[in-house]
Amino acid sequence: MRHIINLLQKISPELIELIERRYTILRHVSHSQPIGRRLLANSLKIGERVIRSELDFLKNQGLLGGDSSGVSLTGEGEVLVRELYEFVKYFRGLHEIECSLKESLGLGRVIVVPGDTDQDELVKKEMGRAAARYLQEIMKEGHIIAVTGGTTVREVAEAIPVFSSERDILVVPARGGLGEALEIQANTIAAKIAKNLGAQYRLLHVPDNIGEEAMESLSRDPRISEITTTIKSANILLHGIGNAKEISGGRADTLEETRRLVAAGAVGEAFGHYFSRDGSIVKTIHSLGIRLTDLKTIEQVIGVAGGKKKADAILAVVSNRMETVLITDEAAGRAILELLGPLST
Amino acid sequence: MRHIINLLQKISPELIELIERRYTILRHVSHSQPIGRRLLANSLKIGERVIRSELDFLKNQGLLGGDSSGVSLTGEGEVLVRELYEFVKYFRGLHEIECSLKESLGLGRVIVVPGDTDQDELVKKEMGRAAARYLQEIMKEGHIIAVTGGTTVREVAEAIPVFSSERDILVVPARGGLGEALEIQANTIAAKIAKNLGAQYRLLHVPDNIGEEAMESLSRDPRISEITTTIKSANILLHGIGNAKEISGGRADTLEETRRLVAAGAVGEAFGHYFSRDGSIVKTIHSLGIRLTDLKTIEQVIGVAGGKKKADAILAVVSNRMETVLITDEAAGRAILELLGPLST
DNA sequence: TACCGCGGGACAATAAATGACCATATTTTT
DNA sequence: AAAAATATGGTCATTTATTGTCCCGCGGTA
Repeated sequence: MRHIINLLQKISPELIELIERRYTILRHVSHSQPIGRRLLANSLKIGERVIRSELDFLKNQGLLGGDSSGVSLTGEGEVLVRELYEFVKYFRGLHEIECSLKESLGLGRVIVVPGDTDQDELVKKEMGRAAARYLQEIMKEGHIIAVTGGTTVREVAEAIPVFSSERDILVVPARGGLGEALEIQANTIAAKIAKNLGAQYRLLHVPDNIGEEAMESLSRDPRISEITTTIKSANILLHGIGNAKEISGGRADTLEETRRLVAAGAVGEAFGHYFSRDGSIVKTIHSLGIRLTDLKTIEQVIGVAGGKKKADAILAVVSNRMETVLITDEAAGRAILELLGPLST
Repeated sequence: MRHIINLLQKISPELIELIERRYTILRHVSHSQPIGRRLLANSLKIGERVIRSELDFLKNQGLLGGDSSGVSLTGEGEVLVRELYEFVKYFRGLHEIECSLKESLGLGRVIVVPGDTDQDELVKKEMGRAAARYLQEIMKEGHIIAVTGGTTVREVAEAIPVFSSERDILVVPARGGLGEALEIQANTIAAKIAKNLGAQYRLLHVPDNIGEEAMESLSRDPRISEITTTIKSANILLHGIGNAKEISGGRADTLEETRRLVAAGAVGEAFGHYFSRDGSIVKTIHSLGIRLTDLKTIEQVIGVAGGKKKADAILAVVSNRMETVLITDEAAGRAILELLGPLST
């Protein structure tokens, strides 16, 4: 594979630009279909006329079908996008990034999608797809899946194709936490995932950052203790990774709290734990659900996060090496390697 | 492989044209180096200016190097041409042709080079290369290689790279025959091959089409009988295939003879035997050396011939299924399949 | 209804590819 | 040693392809 690509690159470098351009278009269409050429041109920052010619071409090739509301992928186009993805991975050197990251972070697997989440929101969707695909790959009947909140994990939830019949799978939130907006709460996302998956779900209605005594009394509640036990016995943990600087929840008190944490060296956050750059824990938010020590018993820990800004956060969280899988984007991947560079060279 | 090509063809069909064009240029250069752009443009029938841009490009890519006497392949270019060859095979469907031919003719292997020997003399050189490469692949120490005459086999001889040290290999002419021009006589070619190979050679100075009694007496000569015995114990036979209509040797009597043979149904000739379309023998030229019945004991019989005109001749000769390998060109390959078509469908 | 985004047509401006020379150096042939 | 053939590089008008822009009418949706 690598070999063939090098060959092509040598004999006709202009080709790879062309393929990449067309791939970008196809991919964008696949995310926003149906869509028109103007909107496409704007978000891709390519001349409208260029898009137009390409669209005509892709239609001729039978990859795109157009109706009055815009162009969409045909079945053939859908297949092609998926297949082309592997190809583009090589062009962009994503494959190399994946390997380097896997190697230097000691992970079981790393998936890197092209682009930068900070610059193009579609990249987040792409990560979501990759994570969803991976999740479905490893998922088995009887599994319990614990998920956290966050916009990235939400994309994962939305990327899971609807499964019509039922499955013996249980989706639960990884931790309590009701502070955030409803749409990105762990509970909401767990329900969403369960719904698409055709699985069951249980929710945990517990606020985070509660006091020691409150936690104690809550955990004595039989219904709550039952669900927390279930959570702790999860087979798969799917979690996002937050940048410590940007976690505030909007409230003034947590903003102040965040500042203190950052001053204490926190750079990354995941499932209620703040990590410093070297991977050690700066603070654990008081709540119920999964704690760092529980990770050992979980078969698959999947971390999903992207964007250059989150590079150090990802590095901090993943340095604990409890993750088996990291799904990120090109920008973050490169940034992490750069952070790692001076050490590993 | 097939899969990747389809992918590329779908996403950017213009690519294959481009690659093919560049490949053609590289290949031509590799045959005629050093060569200038004008000559190149003429023989390739491409605009001079176009050649020029492509040449500039290929130089930039480090595939071509130019001095004042013209452009030549660099080491990298040479490697690339070879690798690209496999690629182009797929583009042109040569791979399919090879498989179909192999299947319908029941051969051990078929190698098809792109182009038409009748239209572009370089194609013959290309066949020569392919045959030379194959020959070197299967050749072992201690082998005896028997070769026939003809322009095509001469190209094979010339395509064999010079081997500096010596090898325990013996090259002999497959049959007697001094009628033809010196350069394409079996003896000359055997010597040439041996020289390039770093092998020994023995010659057989016997005219063809001799009378029964003359043959008898010649074969009683100890020196001649020794070499004929050697020839009959050859491990590899490399032979050309002639079109019955075009074999005349220039002399009036053989011309007349040829006419008679064609009238009798002969379409193809190989190592002194005339074959009719269904593969049966019309006539065997009286001479010493390999006869059809000897082929059974020869491990590898390699037939080399190309050009649309020879399609029926090749089919006739190869129909005996004594060949293990056929090396031909695209035009002949397609023509043969067409001849075969009505039968095999 | 008014609006937004859709495809498609049209066209000028711009960029790229091509064809057709010439000048001159070098190699090869005579 | 001269002559012929071939080589590269430069130039430039011409043709062809690409691109930017604007306009039009259509069909959903707010």
